[in-house]
Amino acid sequence: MAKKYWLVKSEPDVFSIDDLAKTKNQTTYWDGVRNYQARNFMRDEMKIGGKVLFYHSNSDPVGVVGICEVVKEGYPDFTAFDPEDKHFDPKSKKNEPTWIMVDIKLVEKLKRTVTLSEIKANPKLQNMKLIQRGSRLSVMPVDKSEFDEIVKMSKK
DNA sequence: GCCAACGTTGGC
DNA sequence: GCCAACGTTGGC
Repeated sequence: MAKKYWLVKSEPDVFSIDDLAKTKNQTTYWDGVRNYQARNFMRDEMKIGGKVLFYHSNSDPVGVVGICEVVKEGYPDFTAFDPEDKHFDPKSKKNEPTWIMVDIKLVEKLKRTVTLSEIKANPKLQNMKLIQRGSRLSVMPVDKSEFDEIVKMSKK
């Protein structure tokens, strides 16, 4: 069954929520994911209309900064075919692409960042993959209750 | 910049 | 198939 709520990580030095806001149609392709688990989520389960928490990693502060929506379902990540691209992967063939991406569109920037430390401190959010030991997934499913809780926290 | 945790690679 | 070495992620 397709899941409806997600969290994606981005390093704001590379691509931030403000960069997304400035992008045409506030829509971007989510390229460069080179992890099979994350790839499988995008390929199999991220459906149009799915809601996505946009998370800033390697930043100050670290945390959830916005809400997006899936507007295009899994298709080949063409950056894997380009030898000049940072995410080039010679193993990925055009007729049999290894890597997949989706398009996401900005819905809203949160009024404030919901920080990682707040998430860790919230008893309702203890099951999030995000805070599980050593979790390095850059695309992960989130429960509706967790999604709603984070949005609620951003309004306080 | 450090380093723990993780995924991938490659020798055997 | 095992596992050491290596590269990457990402919080601090």
